[in-house]
Amino acid sequence: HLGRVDFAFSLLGQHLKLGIPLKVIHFNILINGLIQNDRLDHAKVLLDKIVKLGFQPNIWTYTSLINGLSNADKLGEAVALLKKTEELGLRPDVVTYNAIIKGQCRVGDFEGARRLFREMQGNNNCRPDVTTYSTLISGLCKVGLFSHAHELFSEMKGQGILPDAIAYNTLIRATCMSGDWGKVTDLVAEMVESNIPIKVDTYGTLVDMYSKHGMLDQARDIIRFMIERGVTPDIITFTALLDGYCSCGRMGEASKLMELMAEKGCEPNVVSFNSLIKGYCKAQDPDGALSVFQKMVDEGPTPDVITFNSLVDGLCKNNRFSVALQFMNSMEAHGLTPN
RNA sequence: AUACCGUGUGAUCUC
Repeated sequence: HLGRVDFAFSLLGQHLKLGIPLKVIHFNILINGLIQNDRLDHAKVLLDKIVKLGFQPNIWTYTSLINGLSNADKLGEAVALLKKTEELGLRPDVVTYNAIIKGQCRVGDFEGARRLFREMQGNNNCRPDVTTYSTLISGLCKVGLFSHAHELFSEMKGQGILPDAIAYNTLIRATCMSGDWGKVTDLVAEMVESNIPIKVDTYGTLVDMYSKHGMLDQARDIIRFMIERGVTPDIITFTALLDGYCSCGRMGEASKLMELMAEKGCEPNVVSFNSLIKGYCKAQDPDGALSVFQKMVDEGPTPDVITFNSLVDGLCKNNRFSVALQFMNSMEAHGLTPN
């Protein structure tokens, strides 16, 4: 998780040298670490090696790999590996299927997702669970199929599966995107009735959705409300509102919010600063955007590709083409490549 | 017996 996979490998080597017995879960952790660090090919090689060493990979091992393939949009390979686990006599479980379904939804393969979903329904070993439904609902929401999302949510409840906070958050987002604010209120009430505590991620969803609809007073009120209720807004929640102000070029309110964040001990991150750059450009104050950039270089957070994209885009929209080009050309000096 | 490894939700660019 710290990106120190090589160190993890050397620890494993020391265990081997000392004759400490290793189990498959130790390899599972390594394989998963490689995948989290975008080294899918190394993970595949490691799997082959551990088989040759005489270890028996279990379904967790394969599910890690399948998840990595799925996240890399290699869904054909992921499904092939799923079939292979069955041939090996392993039982893919609900986690295995959910990992693939998420990828299929992301690339828009709802046919494939539906096929696996049906397969799960016919298999006692891996019935769809609340995660399966949330994955599908989120996928449908991302392509704007809100009514399908609602239907699936009802279907889930009909199956006797109790929605958890994440399932509600997912559906709340879908409901906000269709602009049905009354229904949003109902869903939050339903969470309360079901004894599901409303936490920072639910509030954050509401703040973001109100902000994206230009309902900035409502978004601000949600933040006030959560503070009253003793829930501390996090950087994601604050930045959602900040971006609302920036998207409208309301930089006075954006600055006030930055002050409130400082007061609450919430450090703005690169996302917050990128949003400010966009905002100053939107407010036709490219010099303001340049000062934000300069502050990032001097004091952090370190600019990323999106910082430059926002700045270049914003400068162009203010007819500052040659400065925009200079910034684009300076990316390499900051260790970045234009995308 | 318990605990440790794999899946789902919220923020920034490309109008």
